[in-house]
Amino acid sequence: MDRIAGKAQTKHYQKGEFLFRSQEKDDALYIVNHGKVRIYRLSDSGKEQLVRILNPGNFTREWALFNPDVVHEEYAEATRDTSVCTIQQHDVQEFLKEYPAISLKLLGEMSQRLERSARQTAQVAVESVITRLVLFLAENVEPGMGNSPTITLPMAKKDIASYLGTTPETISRKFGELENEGLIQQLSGKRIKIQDLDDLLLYSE
Amino acid sequence: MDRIAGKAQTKHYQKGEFLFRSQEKDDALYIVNHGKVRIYRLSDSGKEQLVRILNPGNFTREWALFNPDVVHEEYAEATRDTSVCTIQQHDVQEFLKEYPAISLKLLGEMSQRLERSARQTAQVAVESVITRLVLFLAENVEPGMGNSPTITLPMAKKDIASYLGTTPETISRKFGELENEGLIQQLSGKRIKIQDLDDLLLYSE
DNA sequence: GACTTTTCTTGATGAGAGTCAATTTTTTTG
DNA sequence: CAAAAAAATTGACTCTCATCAAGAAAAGTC
Repeated sequence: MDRIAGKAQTKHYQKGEFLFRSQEKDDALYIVNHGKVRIYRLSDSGKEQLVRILNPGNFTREWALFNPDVVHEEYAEATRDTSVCTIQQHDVQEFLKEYPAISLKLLGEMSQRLERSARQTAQVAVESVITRLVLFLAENVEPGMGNSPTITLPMAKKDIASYLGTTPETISRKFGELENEGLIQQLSGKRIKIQDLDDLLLYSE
Repeated sequence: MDRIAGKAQTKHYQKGEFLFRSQEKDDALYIVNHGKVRIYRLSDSGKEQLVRILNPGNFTREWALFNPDVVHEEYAEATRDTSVCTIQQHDVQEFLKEYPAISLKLLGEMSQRLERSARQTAQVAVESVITRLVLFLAENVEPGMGNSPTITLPMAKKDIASYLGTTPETISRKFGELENEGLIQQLSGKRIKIQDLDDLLLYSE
């Protein structure tokens, strides 16, 4: 750990700054220390799709580690003041060779991410927006909260829209629809009360 | 290699048989020897989304290696007579610990897959069907074939539809549209002639 | 080669969701 | 706390694409 820390470099970003942009070649691994980072992609037509949100402890750019020469199409933007550690590709490789256990951990993390990503693709591809939204809400219920939990949205609604592959207007309408149906209540400040989780999950026309 | 082969077990499947289905718990890694396997997911509403197609040399179920207790939601169906090697989770772990280089290879492969999957999600989320189809065709051009290549579709059109998150009817129409625009020609037996790759890529309204 | 089965195509119709525009509400900032 | 900026909501309209149905073509089988 100490040795890794020795190679790591800490960087700070203010809200709105980019850790990196598509095209930029830079083969370091980024690990978030404090703050919050949005990872998104831009389509040809300029629309963005949120890939994920990095919280403290999360990392990204593992792609750069193993395929350093291919340019990568993601943008990483700090959504508040953020500090990250970066470790150069070369150094990471060294550590992985030296401590194989790290590779196993990393493989586990990556296989989880792959699973999530595949599920996300399948949902966007075949489910309606209301279904995706319901599933999104259900995923964000902290386990063990009973059947009528209150959750806090992990991101702004416009980001939920982007994550789910739709628009803020549509998300707004779908939240309204769920509320009209008596399935949820929108409390103040990103808090949502779910009346009955089972009912909610059943509501997918 | 010999030692790995010693632990591996070969299985044969006929066309239409399943290597595994969602829910089934079985923590082996599958490597395709001969044949072709469709990996897909099923939505609640019963629609399927093609995740990928396995050709000889490809593997799947790496998820099972690192998260053996979580059930996985994919179906794997042999689309022709197929033989695969399976290696038990436990054995793979052993090899990885013993030969760290394998982990690095595996990480490289997984990071590529993750990249593809993220791109796939972004496309399905924000691009129109015609754009997705164009990108799909462009991806299937073998490199170094000039600007007016002929390609062979790697799967049936209905599978392309499923892969791109749309329906066979729509795919059929979009192929028709591209042909009317003079951008491609549909030859017999899954062969497509692209008139001008650059023009094709520009055609995304 | 004839028959069966699957895949592909084409048409008509409708619904879900995107777009544009105007307000309102919430959050941020000095 | 007031002003500014960003996010969320609502309405009207449009359009892409899914659905259902039916027939044509291609692939697989005996």
